[in-house]
Amino acid sequence: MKHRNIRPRAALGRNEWIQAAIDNLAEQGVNGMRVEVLAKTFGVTKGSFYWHFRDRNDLVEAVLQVWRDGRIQDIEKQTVATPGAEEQQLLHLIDIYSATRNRKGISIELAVREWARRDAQAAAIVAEVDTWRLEATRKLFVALGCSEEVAKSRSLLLYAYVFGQSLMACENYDVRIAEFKRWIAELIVRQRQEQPGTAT
Amino acid sequence: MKHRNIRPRAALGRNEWIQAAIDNLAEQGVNGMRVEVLAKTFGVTKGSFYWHFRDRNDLVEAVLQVWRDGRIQDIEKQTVATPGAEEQQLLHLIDIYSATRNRKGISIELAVREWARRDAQAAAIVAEVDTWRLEATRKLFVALGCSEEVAKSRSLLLYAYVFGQSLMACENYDVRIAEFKRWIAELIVRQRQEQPGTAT
DNA sequence: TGCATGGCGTACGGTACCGTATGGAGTGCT
DNA sequence: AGCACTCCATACGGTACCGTACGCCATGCA
Repeated sequence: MKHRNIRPRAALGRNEWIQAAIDNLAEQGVNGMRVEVLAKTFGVTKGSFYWHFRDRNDLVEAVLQVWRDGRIQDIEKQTVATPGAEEQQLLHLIDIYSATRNRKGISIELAVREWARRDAQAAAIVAEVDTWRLEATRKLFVALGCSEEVAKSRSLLLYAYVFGQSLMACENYDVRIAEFKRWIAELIVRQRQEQPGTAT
Repeated sequence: MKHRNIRPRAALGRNEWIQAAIDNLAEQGVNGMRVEVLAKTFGVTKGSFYWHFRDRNDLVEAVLQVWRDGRIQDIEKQTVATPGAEEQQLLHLIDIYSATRNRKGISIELAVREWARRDAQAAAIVAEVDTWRLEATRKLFVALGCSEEVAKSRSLLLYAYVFGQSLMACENYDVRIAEFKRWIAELIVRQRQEQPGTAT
């Protein structure tokens, strides 16, 4: 188990460490991003880590940047306005964030948010991403004819719902759960004319 | 700092340790429930802890039981059916779980759920509590005239929304945020006649 | 062939935590 | 006074982790 490792010394740079950190973040939470733990997944020691990173916080910052950039790219891809298809886009968006699919993405999302509750760095990044997301769906709702207020409200509801849904263990609630979720998605997306302030 | 402590040896039993553990859980997450950390908050050493608890898991189990029992009691208090006032009860329920009030309760809620994603013990308790919650609101929706399916769907939406909302940093999204949240609450609670399956 | 540098291992000191063993001070009971 | 019991302190060994110091070896380049 000395030198001449199984791994052919293949390209171990910052990016590989960052990706492994994100994976461990998803699986084990914030304290899965431990230096020696990550090193073990590569079969190296932390001597390598401290070659590529100044310290642990250096990695942590890189992870947040990479996550943010990836999120923003995804948001743009998923919400480009296709006139006439906005409703389908919104429904598709809800489906993407659905707990039953995209498990890893959801895991990362929750882990980052959990992290953000006690770390200002992470909180700032999450706020940034949330702003992009809400803004993107707001535009779609407006394209569907919603007022600004309704569009913002529905955007909030949409994201709060998808994130909250992934927090709940509702698989055993009812066998028709998939049907219910479709109905909920319709409720969130479908257009109505009420405006904030008219209801008391 | 030896004996003759400032604390007059006042009643330090299991309950005090459990309560402190819940407080730390809310503030610092799962790994705030450390034996030596908790001991420091009481100004004692862990010698005391291991007098009252077999080991750390003994505390952990107690915390989960206490949390579950408290939740179930709250659910029953908050959802006793008052014929004619179901809508107000549901709106009030959403308000209770709103992020702007009840910060500590929300913190505990999120910390336990975060914990449950990687711990089977916690997951079982959360599932139990979720079942109680969903069942309680389902009854209220049914009392409002909803079908079983709609009642279950709206219950899911309600809780997913309130939990998800507390995950998001949307205070700076719009100054009218409180107004938006009221509108969302109305949308979730107000009755309509669609049923799952009728929308495609 | 020499040697500079990249990439990593080894070893160390330090912190934070779990759990155990043991002792000691106080209190009540007899 | 003697004893048992409660509650806590002290001290220890063990693990996991951070960060640093330093050394080894392979490769590329002169």
